[in-house]
Amino acid sequence: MSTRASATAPRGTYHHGDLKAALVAEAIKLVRIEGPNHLSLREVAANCKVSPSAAYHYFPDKDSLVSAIGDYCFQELARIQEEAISKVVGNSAKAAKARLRESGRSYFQWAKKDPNLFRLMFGGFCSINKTDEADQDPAYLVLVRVLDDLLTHGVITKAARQNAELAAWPAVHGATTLIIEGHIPEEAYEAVLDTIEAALGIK
Amino acid sequence: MSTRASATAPRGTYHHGDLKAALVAEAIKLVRIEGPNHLSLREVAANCKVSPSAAYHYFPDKDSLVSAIGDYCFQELARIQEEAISKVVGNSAKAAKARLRESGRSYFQWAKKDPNLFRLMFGGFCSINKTDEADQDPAYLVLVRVLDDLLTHGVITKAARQNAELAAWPAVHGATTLIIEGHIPEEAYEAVLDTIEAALGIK
DNA sequence: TGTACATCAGTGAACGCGCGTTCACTGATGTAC
DNA sequence: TGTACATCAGTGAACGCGCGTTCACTGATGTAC
Repeated sequence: MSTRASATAPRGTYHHGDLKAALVAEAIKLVRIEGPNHLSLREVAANCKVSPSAAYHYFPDKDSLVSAIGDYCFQELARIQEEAISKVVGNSAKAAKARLRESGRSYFQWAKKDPNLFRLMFGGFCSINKTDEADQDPAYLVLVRVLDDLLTHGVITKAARQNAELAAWPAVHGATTLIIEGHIPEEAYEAVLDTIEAALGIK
Repeated sequence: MSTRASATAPRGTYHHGDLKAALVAEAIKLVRIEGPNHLSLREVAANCKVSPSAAYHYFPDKDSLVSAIGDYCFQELARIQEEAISKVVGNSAKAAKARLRESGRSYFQWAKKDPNLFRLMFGGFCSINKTDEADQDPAYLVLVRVLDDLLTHGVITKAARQNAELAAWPAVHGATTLIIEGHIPEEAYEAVLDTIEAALGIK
């Protein structure tokens, strides 16, 4: 019996293996449940069966752990969207249009599934990496590709392609936020996607 | 000299006068500066030259103080929008169109001026009053009026009026959030307003 | 194959702090007579 | 006009808590010879 006998499920080994990843995973789990405020480094460490100070081998402070959560979430959102889009196969105009729709739906579904992670991402909790122009939000790059695809298939005009990101992302993001925070009903989401298509001149 | 000599600017009277309003005002000031997290009831009370427990004569707990801030902000946003819209006078189609634009601009300007209040309003900090269908977000009612006005002047069709709120609010809200959180540049805002007009079929 | 040693991951106790909330209280106010 | 008293706004001390962070440390690991 170790000195940490109070731990409900002792780790077994002295070294953890991949504590950094475990800390991030636990932190995500806690944010998901309790919200971006109420995240406690001590609680994260405790859930990893590790002393609070152990975290400081991997993160200089709590904020950088939060940023790590944010980074992970942005990647995960992009992954989810990729997955949703890739399910719509086909090289047709119709398929391209469906992929736009699915990219919007998957954005909302991600947020609906884990509103607290969504709040962390966009609620001013983590400062985004402005390191490089190329170092873009990966979910944004997914959108760019979907829109390029629409142009390629002649679903939208060159002129509409111009500011297409600005027709899609804000509307999708805003509708998602407003629904999640209870300002508009979930049923309204498809209608918002309609307005995006209208803005892009898709009939 | 009172027993609260440590207070930098003693209140003078034992009774405050309108402590409830003062608490809300101080709380807003603190949120504005330090963000919706980091709001402390004790600090609010201290800034009002009052003991922490005094606040409990007006608010059952901290959360209800936060909700009071939220209520105030929603009203204030509506007031700001009213003001901006009323500056565009005239009973013409052109004026009606300009009022739509101004309602969008003033929404963003409000958020830009006080991003932390905006975050409090829409970041899941205060639960909104779902007491009644009629008890709507006042800023939303401003939008409804502006859109009705567009229909009256024949700027948009009856069909476009149908889901016009869903074409405007999510886009405006999303663009505002994304700019404030650093995901898209401020310069893009006018282009977003363009896409709303496009969605509504305004040329 | 066995040993000495450098490396470094994790410990645990302590720091100082500010928090929300409670409680029995007291000072000021205003009203009834 | 003056006094007794009910009302209630604000006090201040205390509660128990969990937090982020620091520090000198020790246990485990793996590598060089």
